[in-house]
Amino acid sequence: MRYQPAQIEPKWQQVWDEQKTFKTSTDMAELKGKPKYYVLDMFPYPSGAGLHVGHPEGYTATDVLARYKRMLGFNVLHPMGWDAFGLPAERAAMRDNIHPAVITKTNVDNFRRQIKSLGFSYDWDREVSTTSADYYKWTQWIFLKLVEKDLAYMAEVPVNWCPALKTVLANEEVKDGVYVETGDPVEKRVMKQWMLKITAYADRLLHDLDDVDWPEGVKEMQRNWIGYSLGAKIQFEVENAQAQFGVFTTRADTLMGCTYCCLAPEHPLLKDITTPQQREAVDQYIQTAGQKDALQRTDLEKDKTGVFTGAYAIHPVTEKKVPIWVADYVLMSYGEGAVMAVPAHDERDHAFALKYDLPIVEVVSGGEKSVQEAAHTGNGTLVNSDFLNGLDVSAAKERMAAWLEEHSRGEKSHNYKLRDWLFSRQRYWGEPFPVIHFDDGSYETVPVDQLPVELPAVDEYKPTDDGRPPLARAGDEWLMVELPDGRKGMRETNTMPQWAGSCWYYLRYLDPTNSEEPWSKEAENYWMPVDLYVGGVEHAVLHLLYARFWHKVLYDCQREDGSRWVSTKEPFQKLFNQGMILAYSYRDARGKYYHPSEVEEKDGKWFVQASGEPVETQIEKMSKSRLNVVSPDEVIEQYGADAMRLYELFMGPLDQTKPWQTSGVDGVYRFLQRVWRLAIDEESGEVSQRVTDEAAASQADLNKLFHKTIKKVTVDLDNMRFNTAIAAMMTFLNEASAAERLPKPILMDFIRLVGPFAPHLAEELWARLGGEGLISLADWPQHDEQLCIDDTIKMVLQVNGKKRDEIDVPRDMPKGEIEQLALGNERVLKFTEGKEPRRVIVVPGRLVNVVV
RNA sequence: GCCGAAGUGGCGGAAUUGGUAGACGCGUCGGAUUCAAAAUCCGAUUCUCGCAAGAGAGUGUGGGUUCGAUUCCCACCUUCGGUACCA
Repeated sequence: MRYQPAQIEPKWQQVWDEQKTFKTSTDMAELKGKPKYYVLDMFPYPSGAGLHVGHPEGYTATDVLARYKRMLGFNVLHPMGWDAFGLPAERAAMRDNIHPAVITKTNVDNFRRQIKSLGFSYDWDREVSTTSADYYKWTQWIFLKLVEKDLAYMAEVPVNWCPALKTVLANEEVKDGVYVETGDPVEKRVMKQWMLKITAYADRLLHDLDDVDWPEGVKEMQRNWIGYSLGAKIQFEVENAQAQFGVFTTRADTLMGCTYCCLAPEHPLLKDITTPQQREAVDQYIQTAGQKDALQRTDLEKDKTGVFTGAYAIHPVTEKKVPIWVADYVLMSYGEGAVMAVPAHDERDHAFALKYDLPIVEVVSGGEKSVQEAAHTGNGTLVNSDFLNGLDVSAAKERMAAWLEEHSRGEKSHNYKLRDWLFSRQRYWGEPFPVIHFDDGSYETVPVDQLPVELPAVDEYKPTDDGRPPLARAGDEWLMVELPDGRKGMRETNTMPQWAGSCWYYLRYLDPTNSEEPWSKEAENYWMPVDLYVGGVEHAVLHLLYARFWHKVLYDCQREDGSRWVSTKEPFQKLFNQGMILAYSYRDARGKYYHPSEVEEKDGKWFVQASGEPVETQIEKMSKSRLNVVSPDEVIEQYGADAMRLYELFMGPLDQTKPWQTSGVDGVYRFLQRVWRLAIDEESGEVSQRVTDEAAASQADLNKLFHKTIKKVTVDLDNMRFNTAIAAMMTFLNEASAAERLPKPILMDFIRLVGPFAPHLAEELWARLGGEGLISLADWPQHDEQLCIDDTIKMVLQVNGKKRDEIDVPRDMPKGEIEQLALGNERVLKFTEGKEPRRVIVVPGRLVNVVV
């Protein structure tokens, strides 16, 4: 009987399902006493397209680790769920007028089927979906906590409005003036929206990054996004007016070089200080600047514009007049919305000064060019600066800050780039806000005991004709609320962004069916933090920053008994980003793509089979339009789930971007077949003749190699080096299948090593060989260190750093003897040509280098 | 521009407290088995020169440190990701 994954895989999946093999106990008493391991995948958005082979890469890695840790005796928490609110389902709903819940259910069912077909050891009893009312009840509950702590507020704010989607977007969702997901342009609008005060946590979000084991790049991205900078806030008086404004600067040392000031177009002071002569020009400038969308502002980056307000500021030190301009290179959203311009030492101010012929005064010497030509932003010695002259930049910063504080004209200060999180969306398929609005503009939150506020039925899923969000289509029965005290209000018609549900799902997995509270204290205490979190790097800022923020808020919130809602400062102790999986695509000269099955290779070049036309091949992101998407379904059909799992990990290091090559699956498939044949006689279907009942030690060489293999696989798994772990098992298999006799104990332990990687095959062989119980619940083999040490070592002999020979020497041979052996070596003598060695270097266990 | 990651055979990739470059796999070539094929098994496979033994070159480029560099240092090139008037 041959290796037939199509038969054994569904069989074992059914066994695991029926026996609930991977169910994690909910009994705290039972859990205690064993160490825990919480290994989490970023849960997917269940799209209509189903999985492609990129999805299971991370899932396979976490599954191998979950199975490995279980075999090592850990209580393992390994759940899966659905981030199921969101745009694609809503769009489909709009188009076909089907409830998005119906579309979502179909997609989730398909995703679950695909994920299950890979034999992952999830505890399906803990499956959650952000769209179920049982779940979003608690999302709303957390929102109430945010309101309670004054971290959620409504404000008239300039928002990113996306006309194509008819909704607002968060800063994090917009790049270069377009929505990052769809590329639709975004424009500025002022709207009254819910905001979350993430800026109140900027400091902790920044500093606690030091305590987590995350890729340095991701930490850096978050640091950059939070954007801390240290500097000073300086007050400027306006001449002939009872007005003043502050500026933030990181270069207080250059204050004496300030030759003008600039306010952002949105700065409130403009209407008070602009002189009548300049009024018209300024008003017009403000209006034009307001109309520019983000894209235009980006495009016009280089070309700075501005208008003189006619007003002058009094320089806080020299008390000389400096003109006040308005310019849209100054952002209202950062710092004070105003800058002191020092053209000699700031590139932007320099460009602006050149354009409008404003004076440029050098105050830091040491630039390569004259400051009239280019700004000198580097270090140097202060000049033209009164009491700062002669100091270097950092000393001058200190001195100036001290002077400003003494004279009450400024103080040390810091700023964050991070802005509050815009939390409203004008969509249907999201969590409703538990909020009731009244005619007078006030609002109240819905009491906890009335949660969840469920999504109402609506006739259509698009905005109303007068531009209100889809929830405004719900009837008065849902919209209008009468409170016990007789007041009448109207429900909020915005919904929360998709990020809301994913901000805390890792906590719901701990206790997914709890109807009294979002999670129990005991479960949280036992399982948190997440020990390993695996997902794509695309969430480096958005999801991971938002989730950390909510987690910290929950850390600050108390239960009735005074304990914290979560016990850890950070949710995800270790983060790992799997690399993207790319695929080959084939395109002709006209740019038309061809499916891999339509092309053929000849002498390293590719041609369309039908026409013989040449095509270019390139490695690109998988996408429908490039016809290069590989579905796990087709791979499993052809090779089985075990081969699919193995190839996902054998391709290369998990964190690396790498191309999918279906031909590469052949290699791992052959490996699995050979493992099968190692144990099973294909003719009879019985256990192979060569498998003997003798002790492992009776085949000494093979046993030694096997113990080295155990060690290698174990160390590699601990370091998430799956590809080299698989290579080590292949190496062992090559030796084992060449051996005439294979002691059964070795074979049984080898199958345990294979288990986490190819669990179906391993269960089947384990059962056929008479293993006890399921291999999924068996112990991990231990290596014997003694057997991993060789008695003789291969030593390389070099002459002048070049390898000339290698010899076998006993492991404990003294250095001197090795040296003698090397110097007497025939090949060494040939290359030393009779010359006296100048130096001989002996590296024990490695090599001897003879220098002449 | 700034920040981060990475450049190794025909291909995916191994090897880093500085010590045999190319593990393992794909592909290719040769052989066995077969009436034939598939499958399977065995062998070869960095490049150049050579019948061979062997020699030389070689980890993006150019320098440097060292007995010895894929690994450390300096400069540069390329690719990918992030970010972009943040004062």
